[in-house]
Amino acid sequence: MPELPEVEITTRKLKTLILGKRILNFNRKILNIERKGKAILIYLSGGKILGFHQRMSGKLLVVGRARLSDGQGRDDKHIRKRFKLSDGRDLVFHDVRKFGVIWYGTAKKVLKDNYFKTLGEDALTAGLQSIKNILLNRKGKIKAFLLNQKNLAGIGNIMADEILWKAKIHPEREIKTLRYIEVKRLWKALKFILKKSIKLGGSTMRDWLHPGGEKGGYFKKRYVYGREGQKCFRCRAKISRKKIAGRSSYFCPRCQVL
DNA sequence: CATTACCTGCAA
DNA sequence: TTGCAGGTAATG
Repeated sequence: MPELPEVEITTRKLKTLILGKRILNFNRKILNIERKGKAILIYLSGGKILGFHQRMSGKLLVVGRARLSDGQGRDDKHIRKRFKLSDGRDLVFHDVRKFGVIWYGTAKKVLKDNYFKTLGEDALTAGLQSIKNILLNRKGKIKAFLLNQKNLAGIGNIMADEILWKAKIHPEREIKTLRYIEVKRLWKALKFILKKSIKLGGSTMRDWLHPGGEKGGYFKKRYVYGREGQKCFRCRAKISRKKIAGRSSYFCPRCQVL
């Protein structure tokens, strides 16, 4: 589920909660935590990395020992892994759909996973010039481009639709037909939407929570995703929904130019 | 390129 | 019962 803003929030919150603590399972100290695309890397003493990708339904929670158990000492059935921390709390990976990924090993080994090796430039920090370069000579639809982590890292289905609505570009627009002014709008929209979502604590559509259990506030403020049949906030036309690049896509058929 | 598979829960 | 869900890798 989580996209760049949710993974960024998770990383920031984890830093305040567990940085400097030890993970008793490995008897290693937590030295640093960072986001790479939609993955979270926890750097441990001894050159090891504990990494997570939450995929569709995963969340990382910092809880007391007893929380998320059923009272008989058994874990909630959706807890994939529980790491004991030196402060008496647990770092828990909760993942209903089981698509999530956990890595553990030397930094060298973990980072040579294909996900990291092929990851594109981070969407949050990419400049206009690099977005122009990455788009250059690419073919296909813009939405598929945004969803492919090898182009820009971090954008997912909700952010892609929100960004394209903000930039007034139709999700099925062919990349090669984009004009400079539109690429610039895309870049500005990308920064705006991602930053706005981070500021609001990310999107909680159903599963995802901050490590402390709080919900994200962006989903309630979204512009277009999941608003099929409702009025476009810019032009009042009815929002359409269509399967594009294999995903449900929401857009305004009037003000997003094809 | 587009479609399928992975897996579980929930709403229509 | 069907369809759908913040993702990605594996297939045609």
